Amino acid sequence: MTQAVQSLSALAQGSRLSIFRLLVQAGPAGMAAGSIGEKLELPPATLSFHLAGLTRAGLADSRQDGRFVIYSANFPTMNRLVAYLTENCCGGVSCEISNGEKHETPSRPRRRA
Amino acid sequence: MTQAVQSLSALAQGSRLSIFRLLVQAGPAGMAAGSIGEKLELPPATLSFHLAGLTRAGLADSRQDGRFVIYSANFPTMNRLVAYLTENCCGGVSCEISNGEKHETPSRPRRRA
DNA sequence: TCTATATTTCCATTATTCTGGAAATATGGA
DNA sequence: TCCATATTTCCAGAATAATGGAAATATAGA
Repeated sequence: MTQAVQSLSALAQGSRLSIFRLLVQAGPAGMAAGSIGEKLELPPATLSFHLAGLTRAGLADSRQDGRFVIYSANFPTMNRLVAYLTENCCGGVSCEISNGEKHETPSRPRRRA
Repeated sequence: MTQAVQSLSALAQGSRLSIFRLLVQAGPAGMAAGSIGEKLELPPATLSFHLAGLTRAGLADSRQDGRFVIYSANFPTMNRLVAYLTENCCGGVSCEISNGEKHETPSRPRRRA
């Protein structure tokens, strides 16, 4: 659950969610920090702060490429987050239980057809 | 995206995530505030604060039942969150991207195309 | 009515996060 | 070497969030 909270915290902020979406679009090839800052119009220090947050949470990876630092989305971590939410916060069935219906025990046999 | 950030923020905290998981387990029948506080050992004021947060984010609903206030998980909101994450943060195919492409570098004036 | 229980609101304190300018660090090329 | 570009770190102020005791509010039952 600690990992889930860390991932959720990392994504629970406008700039970071935007950054992460951009990294997802970029795929494994990733994106240089400068490109991200340019696209989202974030000042360098602010950008660096948020990139560090995503990295700390394990949602982004970085590698140096010459003068650039290339960031990329960590898909396994994101996958784990979605899996956790689906399993623990959706009743394991993609939240398909409607809010209004009375649904006590899913395994209870219903009236025969 | 604003809705996504609000949902993520609401779940990005240990106590609130625990509360929400409990509500998911409880299903549409929900759970009295006191039961939640008892199970998670949260002081009344703290519990109320976090329940208000979940409610504000649209992740929990409440109804009065005698002296009790019954809280329940709002599955449609959770469903929307998971759908948003899957679509925008996983490449739409459950985080399984593996094609290598050239990374982007910052755009700057080029002498030639 | 009074009393017990359930929950929220009020409030102050503490803790954390966000922001971005300025300086520092890193790298590549001339 | 020096210079330009890329990114991070340092720093401090501002904003937001978390905590929980105490008081207030709400409801039920005697």
